[in-house]
Amino acid sequence: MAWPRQQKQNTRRRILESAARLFSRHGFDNVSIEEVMRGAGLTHGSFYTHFPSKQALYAEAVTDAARASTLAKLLAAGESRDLQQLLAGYLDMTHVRQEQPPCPLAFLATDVAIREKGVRGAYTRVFRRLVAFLRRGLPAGTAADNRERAMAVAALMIGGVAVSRALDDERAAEALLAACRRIGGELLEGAS
Amino acid sequence: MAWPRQQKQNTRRRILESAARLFSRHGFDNVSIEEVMRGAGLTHGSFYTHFPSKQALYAEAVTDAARASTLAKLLAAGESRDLQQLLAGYLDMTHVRQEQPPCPLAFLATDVAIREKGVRGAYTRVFRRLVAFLRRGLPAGTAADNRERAMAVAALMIGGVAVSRALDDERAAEALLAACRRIGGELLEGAS
DNA sequence: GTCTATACCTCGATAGAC
DNA sequence: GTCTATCGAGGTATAGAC
Repeated sequence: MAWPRQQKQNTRRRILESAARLFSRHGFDNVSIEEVMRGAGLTHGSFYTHFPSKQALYAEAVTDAARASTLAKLLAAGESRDLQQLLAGYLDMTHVRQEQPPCPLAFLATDVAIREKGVRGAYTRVFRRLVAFLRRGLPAGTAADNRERAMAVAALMIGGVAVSRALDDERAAEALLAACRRIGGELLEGAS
Repeated sequence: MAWPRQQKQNTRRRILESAARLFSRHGFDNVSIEEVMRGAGLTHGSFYTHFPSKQALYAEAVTDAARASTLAKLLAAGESRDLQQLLAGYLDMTHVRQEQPPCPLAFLATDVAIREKGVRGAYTRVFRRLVAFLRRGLPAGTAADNRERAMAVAALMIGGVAVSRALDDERAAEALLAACRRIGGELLEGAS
């Protein structure tokens, strides 16, 4: 079997992992291709044999970051059961501090908004997946109501983490997360 | 009375307005000092007589953008009355499309998160003002509950606009805003 | 205070050896 | 495929004339 192919795919994966981590932490513009490649154990020269441009890498990295995030693992494992636990894990300081693999929806929201279509398309697909997952876990209700509820909880989760990260006061950041956990929890229980 | 002083203050204000608009639209890194100064009707050379660095300008521009936003005008005028109207004006496509002066909390959330302390401090102060305003307009309840409710609604507003801006599907963006308006409205009415 | 001009640097992207 | 080397563009910040 031809393993060079395997090798290249492997390298590609390492580049994507490095990019997802660095972009989430520092933003797209503050990470150079050289830094991404160094994170993957390579030099910058060979980047363009894997991706046509830095923006193209970004689009794939958003998707990849979503796949690597803790949220995604819960999404894959859990049967939409115990959304409360999902909420608690997401709206947590270990997430804000990037001590667990970060969710690109929260870490790159305003960064993605100013990019070209490809990047925003990737972001949109990830967002839809989250909403669909939340929706499946909601107690019975009208389709329209559950759809709105799922979207609002998604916005609350993303907004909570994104804002928490921007605050320069740790106490306030924790208080915000706690508030979103509680109110979000209520919304998931369906007290309409 | 010495009016050169006045003149300089006026120029300073124009620079801040230009910066707030451009940073909100394109992000801090994608706006050059030359562009900011051109927006204020000047050339880039005189920038450093007004601000010590680009980052220092950013910190003040965040505060200034908050002051200029439509939200701020409602905050100043309204006596925390009719939060529903505030919500509807904020979670609106004219805001997302920047057809009204944008709120930096939503437009710059992840952009601010990666900057130095001064910028994040300015962001934090603006956020606290929004939360305090929401809190005053809430129906009677325990202090702790109203505090959490106000913070969650703030996160929902900011998250709703920020994510809506990142989506590449206009229909989905509008649906998200509508969902946040409805659920946010419920939270403000205090159905605990 | 504002202008033009420029020093100095970083970065995205490409070329060519191995 | 990966490396080193480099081109060219664009940016922050400073210098000096007016």
